[in-house]
Amino acid sequence: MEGTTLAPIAQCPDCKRLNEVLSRVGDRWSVLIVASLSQYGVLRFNELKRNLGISQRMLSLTLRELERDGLVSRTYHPTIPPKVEYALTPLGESFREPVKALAMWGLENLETIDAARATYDAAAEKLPKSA
Amino acid sequence: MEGTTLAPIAQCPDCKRLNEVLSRVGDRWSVLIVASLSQYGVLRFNELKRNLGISQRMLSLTLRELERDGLVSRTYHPTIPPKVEYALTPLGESFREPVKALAMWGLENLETIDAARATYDAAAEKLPKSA
DNA sequence: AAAGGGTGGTATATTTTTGATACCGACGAT
DNA sequence: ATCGTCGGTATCAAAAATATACCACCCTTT
Repeated sequence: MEGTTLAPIAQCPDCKRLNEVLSRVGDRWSVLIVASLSQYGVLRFNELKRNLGISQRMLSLTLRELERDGLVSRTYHPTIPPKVEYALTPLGESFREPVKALAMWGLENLETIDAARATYDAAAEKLPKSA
Repeated sequence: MEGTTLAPIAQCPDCKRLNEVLSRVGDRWSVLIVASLSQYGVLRFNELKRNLGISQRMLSLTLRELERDGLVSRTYHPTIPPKVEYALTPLGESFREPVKALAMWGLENLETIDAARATYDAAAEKLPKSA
C-alpha cells in the first residue's frame, strides 16, 4: 500500500539537503577518521585502525568512501612492507570546522546529557509496565 | 590471539570523547529531528513522521532517546485524538549551532563531493578487476 | 450501525549494515 | 621453516534499520 495519504517525504528542502549530507559523511567512523587525521596529519592504515579501534573492514570501507568523496587522499608506497598513507585533502580540512563544533558541543554537554539520562532512567524505574 | 601489539583502543582522549558524543546524538535521524524541530518549533509525532519520511518505529525510538538525553521535550495532551507534541529543550536548542555548522558545510560542499565522486567512479571504471 | 480514517504508538518479519574472523601474497626476522 | 607485519578482501554471524501489520480509541461518513 504505497498510495496512502503519506506526504512526499522531506517537505523542507533543508532537511532533504541535510539528509544528503549526513548520508555521505554523517556516520561515526567517517567523522572519527577525519578527526584523527585532523589531529595527526598523516596516518597509515594500521595506525588508524589501532587508534580508533575500528575493524579492518569498516576502516577499509570508510576510507574508500572518504577518498571517493574527496575528503581523504590515499598515497600508496610500493615499498616492501607496503605502506599506505592517508591524509586530509583541502576539502577534508574544511570539514574540520563543523566536526570541531560538534566535538566542542559534545565536550561541553556530555555531563548534562548523562545527568538527563540518569534522571530519565530513574523516573522510568518507577513505572514498570509489568511486575 | 588478543595479546598482539594492538593498542588499547582510542589513544587520543579527544577521539574517545568524540566517539561518546557521536554515539549519543551522531546518527542521522537524531540530527534530522533536531533540525526539523529547530525549524518548526513544535511538532507532533505524525508531523515529524511525514516531514522526515522516517518509519514510525525509528521515530519513536529516536524521539525517546532524544528525550532521554534531554534534547527534546515530550508533551502528552490527553485529548481525544491523543496529541503528543515534541519541542527542543534549551539543551536541544544549543545543539542547533553545531548542526547548523554541519548543514552549512554540506550545502557549500555537496557539489564538490559529487564531482569528486564522479571523478573517482570514472577512474574506477577504467580498472575493472575482471571482464 | 458498519466502515473507514486519524491519533500515537508496539510487535513482528525482512532487509541492510556492521563487526568478527580467517585468509591472501610478499617479505623480514627468529 | 615458521611466525609476524603490511594492507587489504572474502565470508559469515550479529546487530540495527526499515517495512508491515496491528492495537485501542474515538470521529466522521455512509
